[in-house]
Amino acid sequence: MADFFFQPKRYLITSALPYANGPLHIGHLAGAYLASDAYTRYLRLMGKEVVHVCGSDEHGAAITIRARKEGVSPQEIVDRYHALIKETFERLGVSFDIYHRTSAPIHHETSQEFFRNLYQKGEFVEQETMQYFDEEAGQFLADRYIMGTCPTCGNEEAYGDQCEKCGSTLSPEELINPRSTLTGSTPVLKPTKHWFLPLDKYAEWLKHWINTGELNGLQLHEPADWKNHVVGQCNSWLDAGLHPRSMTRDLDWGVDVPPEIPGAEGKKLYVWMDAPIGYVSATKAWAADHGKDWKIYWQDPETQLVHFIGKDNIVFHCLIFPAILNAHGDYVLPKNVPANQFMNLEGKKLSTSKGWAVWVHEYLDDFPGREDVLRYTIVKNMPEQRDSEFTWKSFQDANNNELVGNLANFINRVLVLTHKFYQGEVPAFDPDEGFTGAFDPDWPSYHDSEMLLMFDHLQEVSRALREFEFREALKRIMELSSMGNSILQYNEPWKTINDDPESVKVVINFSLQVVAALSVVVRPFLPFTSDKMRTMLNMEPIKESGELVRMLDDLAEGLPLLAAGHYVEKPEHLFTRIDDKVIQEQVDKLNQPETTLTENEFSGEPVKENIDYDLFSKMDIRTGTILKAGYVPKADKLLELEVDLGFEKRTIVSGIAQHYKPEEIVGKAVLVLANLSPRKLRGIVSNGMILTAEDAEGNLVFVQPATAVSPGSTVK
RNA sequence: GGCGUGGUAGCUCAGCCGGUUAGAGCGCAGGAUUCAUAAUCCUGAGGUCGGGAGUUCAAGUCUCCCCCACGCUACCA
Repeated sequence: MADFFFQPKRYLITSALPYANGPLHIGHLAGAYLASDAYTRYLRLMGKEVVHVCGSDEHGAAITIRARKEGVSPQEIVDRYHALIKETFERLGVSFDIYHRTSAPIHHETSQEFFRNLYQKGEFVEQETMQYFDEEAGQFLADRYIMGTCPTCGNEEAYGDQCEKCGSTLSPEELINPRSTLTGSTPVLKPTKHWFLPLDKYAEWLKHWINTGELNGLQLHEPADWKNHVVGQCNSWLDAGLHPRSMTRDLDWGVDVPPEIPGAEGKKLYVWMDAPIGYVSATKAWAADHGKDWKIYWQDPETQLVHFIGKDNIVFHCLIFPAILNAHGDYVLPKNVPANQFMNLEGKKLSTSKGWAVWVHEYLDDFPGREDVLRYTIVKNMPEQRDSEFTWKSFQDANNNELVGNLANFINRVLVLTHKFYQGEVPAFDPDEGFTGAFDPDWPSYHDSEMLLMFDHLQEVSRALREFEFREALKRIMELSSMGNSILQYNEPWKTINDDPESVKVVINFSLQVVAALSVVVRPFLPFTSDKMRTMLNMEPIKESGELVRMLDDLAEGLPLLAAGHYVEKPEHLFTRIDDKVIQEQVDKLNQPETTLTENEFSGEPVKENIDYDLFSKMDIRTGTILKAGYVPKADKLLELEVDLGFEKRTIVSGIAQHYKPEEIVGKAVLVLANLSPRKLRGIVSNGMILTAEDAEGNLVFVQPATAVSPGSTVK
């Protein structure tokens, strides 16, 4: 491990690009950004050369669909959220060297260069298919942008991928009288080409590289250093067999396929091709601003590349992006991808669409000056190996018991005593004077031996940070503070100051050394606190340029961190208690999600186009009673039902298995779309459809008649 | 359903290649203390290590089966 760490000449750290269609919530911080920030700050404190890049991911279908819904341009959407996200990171003290965006011209150029390179090398597999083209709009139409008459049921509003009425899965060419939803014109079939990355061809070296760290005979990383769930997830994909994946889409928002390539017209890069390349373009933009050569960060084997991501991105960062980088040929591969798992909130999954989240920008508004409290709580509960949980109660406890009671209190005690006894000057002491140390209170200790023990402890903090064990590092930092409290307690300088003033000098001097060490080592996690501590200690602010490695060197040589006679300021409270009322307000706020949303956030599903009564009258909806219910084998979401419609009994397969148990729905009244064309689901012919409504939590519930009606009654 | 990861004290988690009476923090109980933001320090209670079977002189740690959570994936008209 150590070998791999100390060899590289420089580090390139990337954090997952946030998707610019919503604000940041605490899950994002827990998944990637506080880990990457802590790691980057740590590397800087160790005097390493490091660049940390991030930026907004501004392409992809979700953004166009949202823009369409709100009636604004995609650019407006991404501008809004890019600005909000960037500002939120700054306010929280996440220290990217650059926060870029994928709509920037340099990103489009960079992505195109990648595509062009792979194209010219013949890496892509080209596949031509016939697709509908809107001549008025001048573009190929995604399946969803085509409507027409369903060949199965005659529904005139069927989409190119499926008919919402009868449920048939369609391809656009099957539609009768197809029309473009963009212009209403009749589209024509034209040949279109897409370029596939043949992942199947790369599977062998990817598997070898992931599991051994070797590529082309070179040892690139140590697989044992990768997290289990990361390697496991990769092998899961590899064992299932990789398939060629299209790197292009027929869309109107995104990076153009390089125009000189035949058939490029109207084609955009697949968002998962362009997004990781965003790391490269961000690095270029940073290098241009700082007079550096971006290439050494991506193309020199002595650069160590680390991707910080959440577990949902593992396959892209460990398989697809490395495949792209390797196919290009000039690029280094990631040394590690320390993906975190997910953080839940008060027992439930975070969800942007359900509004179940703590929005970071709102936190910063509600808790001014408490940036580090959120940082602390999230790192303390970081989902490093498994999913974890954020609760407001644990947030309050961490603040009141650990930050106030342990850390802030220790520092305050030491500085207060220094002023009380020595007018704020670090006391000189007799090195032969003993006192009670924290590590073994039964034996007298000495200043130099306690300093060495502290040195060992700090090295453990350093090791933990180096190995991405952020919770462990934070815990050990707090232990240091706790040991400081113990020493004060054991020696009781406020008592002994009169009859044994010499021992008090040692105790206070050592305690001040601990505070000085804390001001450095706390930095990766609590940067704002670090600044405040340095001010109180009357020390140079931390610039994150080798302070930690120098401090460790000094300690190894037996040098003090604060010289005798150095004046320290009078203390101020680093953290203050948070009362129940404030916490209760946040809990209440969670339970009224509408107040936490920005105005355009959730318009819900928009009302569909008007239809005639005629069309409605074609639907035959009947009341029914469920007679039998059972699970469908090999399907998690399906229940097979037998429903009494009065005139007959039907078999209906319904996707409600995660909302209802078979035994609890027998005998229930339901509404059934009775003339929906039969369709096979998992080998069972489903003859109709059960009508359900979705509640605020996303659960499906039956729609029923208000009072009992005999089965088979029509619904109008 | 397939694959992956995890399931250890009330809560959050450590426990590496199997080896003495299974650990920490928080919470709880009792005690000490007052320099400090009713903060601190000490002591204690509390666990059949998801369940079952097996390998072994010895298993939380290895093997098999099952259960649960989460992720990816299939199925959701």
